[in-house]
Amino acid sequence: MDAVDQLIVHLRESVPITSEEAGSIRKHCSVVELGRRDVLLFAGETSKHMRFISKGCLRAYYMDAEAKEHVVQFGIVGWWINDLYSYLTQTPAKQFVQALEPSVVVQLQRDTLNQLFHEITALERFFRLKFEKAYVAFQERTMDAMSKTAEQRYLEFRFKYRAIEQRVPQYMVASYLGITPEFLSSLRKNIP
Amino acid sequence: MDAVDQLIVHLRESVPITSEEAGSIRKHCSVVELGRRDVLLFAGETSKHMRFISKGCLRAYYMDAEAKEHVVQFGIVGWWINDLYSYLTQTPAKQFVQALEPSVVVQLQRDTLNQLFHEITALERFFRLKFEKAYVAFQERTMDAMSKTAEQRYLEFRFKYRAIEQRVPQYMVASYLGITPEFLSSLRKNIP
DNA sequence: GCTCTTTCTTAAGGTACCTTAAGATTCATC
DNA sequence: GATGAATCTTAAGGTACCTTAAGAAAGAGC
Repeated sequence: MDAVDQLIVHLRESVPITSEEAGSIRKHCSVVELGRRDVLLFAGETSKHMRFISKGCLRAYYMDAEAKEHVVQFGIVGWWINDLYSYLTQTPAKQFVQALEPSVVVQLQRDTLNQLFHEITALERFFRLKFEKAYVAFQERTMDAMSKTAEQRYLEFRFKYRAIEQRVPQYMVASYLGITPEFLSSLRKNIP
Repeated sequence: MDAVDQLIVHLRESVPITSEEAGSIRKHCSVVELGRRDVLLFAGETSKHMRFISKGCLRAYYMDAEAKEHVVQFGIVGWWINDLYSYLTQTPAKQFVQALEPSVVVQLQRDTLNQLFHEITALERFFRLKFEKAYVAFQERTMDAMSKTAEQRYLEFRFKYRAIEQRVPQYMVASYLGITPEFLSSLRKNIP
């Protein structure tokens, strides 16, 4: 099964797609292979694609005014990754999208995707559902960041994203959680 | 212009709606009037409606394990307000939705809305776009909560939501920003 | 398997923000 | 316009998390 097949299977987990429609989608996909630490989207560029991960592991991160990196999102096979703000508003990205290991990404160009929404209603439904879930997940994360301690957030991260915790450096996990690597290290010492 | 007309106008700002479609939407709307401090959705209930504010001011908030309130969202005329997690997953709400002043809300029932999506493609598009924007706004808020100081966040809140800051109690603004009212008070002292 | 780089840990001193508690002010309702 | 309730301020002491710096461990590339 190639990368695009994986995407079609992924879509079909949420919405029905006929094989004709699948063919039409397939035509508009491009596949990108990335090496460890390769950057797929640079801050300053405008994001022109939706990006589906078919192999590997990537992160989206931004640099703040003091040149510190903040991880916004990790992604592994079956996830989407992007600077959505840039993609949706067509303004320069604030985030970088970078492969953390050799990876394969399927890209759907924005204009063609918006056209496909008119042809394939199910596809538009897929993205509505996707954004609903993404919104809800982010809301939970924001609330957690405000009302829970770093230790609680770390434990929940470990529970929820065990697969990810095991393949990315700890200082990136710390960054995702909004704490320093030193503090994460000291938290870990006090946890079974 | 009545409350439902306002909703139709609001939809038409993003997507085209024929007058037939408008009639069909109108049929499925219900209008709720609320007094100051009335609660529209209680934590524990399952949210069955999308809710559009046509007058007044509301907030969504939850109570954490220590019975502290955390404001998730404010809303004024032209905004939507809900516990979206509950609405989307049909599980008991963690949030309360409460009027902060006498308010009018238009409600669209979930099942009928999902049926309308099949009849009126533009309506589904409207909600895809809405969730995209909501997602992006929440992402920004999460990032801000992690990389900015309370003072920066307060200044940005004041700039972005001046209309809201002026009509809700300061302790709710503090809660929204993730700080105590006492600390907000001391921040304000040091700001022009 | 060696070497250089990346990542992780430890520890001491510092700061942003919290907690508690009391008094001052504004607001809703009669 | 009086009165009680809601909201805001002030201040002192406390804590979660940060900064800096250095050494230890693990990993990548040859």
